Amino acid sequence: MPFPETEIPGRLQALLAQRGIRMTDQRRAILSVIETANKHLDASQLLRKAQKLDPSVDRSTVYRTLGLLKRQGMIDELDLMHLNGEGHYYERKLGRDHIHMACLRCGKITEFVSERFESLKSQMEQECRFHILVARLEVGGYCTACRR
Amino acid sequence: MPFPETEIPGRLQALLAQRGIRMTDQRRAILSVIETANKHLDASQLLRKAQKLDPSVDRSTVYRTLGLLKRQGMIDELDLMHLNGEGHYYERKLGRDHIHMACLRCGKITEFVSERFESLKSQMEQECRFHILVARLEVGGYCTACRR
DNA sequence: ATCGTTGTTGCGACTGAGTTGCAACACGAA
DNA sequence: TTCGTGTTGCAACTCAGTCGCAACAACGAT
Repeated sequence: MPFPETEIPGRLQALLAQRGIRMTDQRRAILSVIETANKHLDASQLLRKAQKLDPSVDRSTVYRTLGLLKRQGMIDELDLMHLNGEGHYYERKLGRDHIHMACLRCGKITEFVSERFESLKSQMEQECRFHILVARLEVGGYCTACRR
Repeated sequence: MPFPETEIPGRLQALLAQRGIRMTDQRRAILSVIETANKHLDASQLLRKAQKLDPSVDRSTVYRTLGLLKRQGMIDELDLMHLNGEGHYYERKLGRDHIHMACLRCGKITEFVSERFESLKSQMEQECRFHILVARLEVGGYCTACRR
């Protein structure tokens, strides 16, 4: 189960409107790519796909929009254990946090949801009196198929 | 729960020797900086400190040595929520994994060790039949002093 | 429908992290 | 001391991400 909740198309756009954030053709293209993506995309993949919807989209607009969505807490930024270079990957933030497990041999990414993760986060909030806004747990190792 | 697990100076060097890895003055300088660091260092801070011990140390040697130590599982690479740019931070891997909590307002980094984290990792290994080599949990939010 | 304010964009130049090819060098086993 | 092989400094490079700026466009007010 890659994504725990089904995305309603146009949801990001509605959320931004609701917060009084201006909408443009370029943003619409980028949001639509993020909402319909079936895998984790990096900034350059996002740019290429968005340009198919609106050729005027520029690289800097992609970065600026990603920054906006991060600040709004609407997307999560991932490293995926730097399996392919130093860049970041992005995904729509939906429902509860999930863990990313990256196979260091075949590169497969597995997502995992656990009650224990939620429990760990509560413990941190209580014992450290820390207010959590983002929690990113990434794991590297060998998947079932790749371990010897 | 907590483990002092104090570092023995020269331990990294001994471990590398034990694995038949060649030692050089530059590596000695870099290892010594890592072992005596009292906070998380990034590559350029590491370079500056290493050059005080051996002025011949070059930037690329720092990166190559960090790569070596990562492959040997002797250090962990951290993002610390990208509080200061896109670079990475490094720390000696000791005892059990710990969580890094970064305050998005004051930048303070808090480390946290939890049995629940260990339990979560076991669950992933069992339920996903995944062999974990590295687990990185980073959290961003507001610390006690900064939350309103 | 038009206007004006103000936020957004494309462009191009820039920064900063990390990598690489190569010739010189030095570790450490024999 | 010798020698093979791994390591280094250097310089040039790649790649992700940022920024200043002038032109532009969203959208509420008129």
